[in-house]
Amino acid sequence: MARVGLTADRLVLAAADLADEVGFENVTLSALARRFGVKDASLYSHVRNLHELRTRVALLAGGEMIDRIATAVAGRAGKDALAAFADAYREYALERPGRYAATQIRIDQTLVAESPAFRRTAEITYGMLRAYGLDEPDITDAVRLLRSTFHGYCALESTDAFGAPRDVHTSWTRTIDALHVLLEHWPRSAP
Amino acid sequence: MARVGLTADRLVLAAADLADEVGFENVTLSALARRFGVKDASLYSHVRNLHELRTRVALLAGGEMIDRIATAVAGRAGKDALAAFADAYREYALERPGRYAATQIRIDQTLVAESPAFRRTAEITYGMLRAYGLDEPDITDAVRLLRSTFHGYCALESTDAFGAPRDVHTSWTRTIDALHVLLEHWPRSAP
DNA sequence: GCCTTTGCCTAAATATCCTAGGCAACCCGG
DNA sequence: CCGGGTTGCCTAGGATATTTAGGCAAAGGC
Repeated sequence: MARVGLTADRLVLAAADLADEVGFENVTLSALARRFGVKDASLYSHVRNLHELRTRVALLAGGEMIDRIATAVAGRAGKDALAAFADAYREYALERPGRYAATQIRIDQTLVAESPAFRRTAEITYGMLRAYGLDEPDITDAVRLLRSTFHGYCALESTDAFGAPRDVHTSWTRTIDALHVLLEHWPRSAP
Repeated sequence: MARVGLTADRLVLAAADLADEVGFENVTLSALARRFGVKDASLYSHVRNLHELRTRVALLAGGEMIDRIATAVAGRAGKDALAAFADAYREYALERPGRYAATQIRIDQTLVAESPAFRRTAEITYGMLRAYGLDEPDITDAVRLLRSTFHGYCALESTDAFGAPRDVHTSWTRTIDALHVLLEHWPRSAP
């Protein structure tokens, strides 16, 4: 019985690739085992269950995504930074649909808090908005708006939810322009 | 063998209720059959398969949602209309999480195009933005931004993705304020 | 009251998740 | 180099879910 050399990390990576190919919700332990040429049960030595596998894919994707975003934003500020952030975000979502879908699942908040990727995301986003002159609590509200818009746009675009003939990339560029204007005119909360 | 009186519509309604209780992804034909006290196979006379059931739940939810929004927006304009739209949207999403999750699945575009609910949604949204003085192609871009933000916010909120201690409802109100400002300062595309 | 329709059934094939227990390949100390 | 522990992958098997095929009986129209 030759050993294939499974490890948890290889499984998670393969699961992420599989997700990009067939959709995150179609990632099954059976399909993953098939891909490695082993039996389903063999995977349970490396991963507790399907839920843990999905969670780990989500954390992997979150890390990859913030790496790309950090690289894109590095050395920029203002609208440049905003556009770089947004484009890196959207490109990852469109390029790796299965991984991106993974980032949308509900994850145990303690796991999220422990994840360096999520802390880094927060730092980068807050830093970007501080450059727009925002402070608490406005900054948190603005972060939530940006996240919502980016996430919503990519989720809708990747499920073909935009019906109108207008080019989707153009709308995205205009959306970033609009968000930039918005951040400059942000209505401050009453002191 | 007493008949329970199943129909496709009753199944879809029950599936939607089930989704709100246990989550959309946990809606199974078995669970639905159990709820009616019949065997799984009996459902196949009314619904082709699980996929069709899910699609019909999505269309049901889309219709219910736009009804609420239409009622809320009726007779309002400007920021009033925007806030009414947004609040109706979010309240539906939070009140009926399973149904709302259903609206996020990928649906055959021909089905969507045929659905009166989606046409009505488009009419209401475009009407609301025309009141802000927007025209094509800006209006389509703005519609996409609004949809994205509403959808993204509710999707993130309903999966507990907002970690910061800041109150989620307050952020929502501020987000609407910000979007109102944005629509008033919308950067027109070059003619 | 018959007869068509159809609602719900049983039976069975396939797929997935997961547990329990076993053997053999690997890795290391002697 | 070899004996022993670790562990990678196995078989076997239970539980649940999707789906098809074919059958009986209840409802409803004539």
